[in-house]
Amino acid sequence: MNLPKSEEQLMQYLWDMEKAFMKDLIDKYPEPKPASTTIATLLKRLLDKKAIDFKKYGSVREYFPLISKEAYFSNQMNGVIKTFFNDSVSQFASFFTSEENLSDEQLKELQQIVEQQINARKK
Amino acid sequence: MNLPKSEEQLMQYLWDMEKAFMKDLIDKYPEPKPASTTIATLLKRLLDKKAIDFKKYGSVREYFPLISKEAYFSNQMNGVIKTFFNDSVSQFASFFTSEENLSDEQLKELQQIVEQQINARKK
DNA sequence: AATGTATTTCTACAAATGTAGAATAATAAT
DNA sequence: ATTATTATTCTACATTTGTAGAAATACATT
Repeated sequence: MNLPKSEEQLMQYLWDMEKAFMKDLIDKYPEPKPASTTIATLLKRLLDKKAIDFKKYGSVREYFPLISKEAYFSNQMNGVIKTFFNDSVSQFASFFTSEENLSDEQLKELQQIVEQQINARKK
Repeated sequence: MNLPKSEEQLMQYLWDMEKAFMKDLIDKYPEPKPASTTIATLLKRLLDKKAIDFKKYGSVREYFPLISKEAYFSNQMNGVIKTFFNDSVSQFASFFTSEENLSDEQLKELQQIVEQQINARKK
């Protein structure tokens, strides 16, 4: 699943909120907000693509994601890594840490994160 | 600079080769190759966008990237991180290490990479 | 009941993208 | 020279994407 920017943006809001009525989504958009029909169109398209679904409360729809942010994101990353890094995660990691302008603190954080991961698996 | 998939793919080949004649690019594409005019169109569009340029050898053009893979990629990643991780690199790193199905070896590699980075900076 | 507000579906349309044929120019091979 | 091959430009066209107005519904309020 590869969504266009505008739909991805909407999904992002939905992932953050877990579920939402259109109203909530409109609220999320920063000024200048797109026309409500624009958002409606995006919702429609996402429904068609089965990226989201809704539950009806009376006649009101509460939308929710059908694909998880995790799955979607992971998929995106794999694409990037495949395209840019010859399918090598470590090549990516190397590039990332050296080029992405991480601050010293961020690097340290990353170090801890990695360590935690390693420990978490050892058990 | 945000290129559509097809152009990104072409750039990818060009980055790998550093510079290339159309012929070389066509070679790079896996079967079934797109029509040569399709590739020509992409080259044209990339020229228009000033993503690439060429040097003429007689009447033959040798194309080369004007934007580096590093810059382009870094830009992409920042977008992803902004959209998906609230602009937090460490949030991204955390997610990445835990969700991206890294093997134990890859995690260890990553650990080393991070360490190297940290040491490299301590200078 | 009448009106304002929110939601949804339809329709529309420009711009971007993916893909490639036709025509042409240039080069290489016979 | 003639022909086959390669590269380039133009033109074309179906899809996809970004955006939103018009119309129809449903619901909330006065």
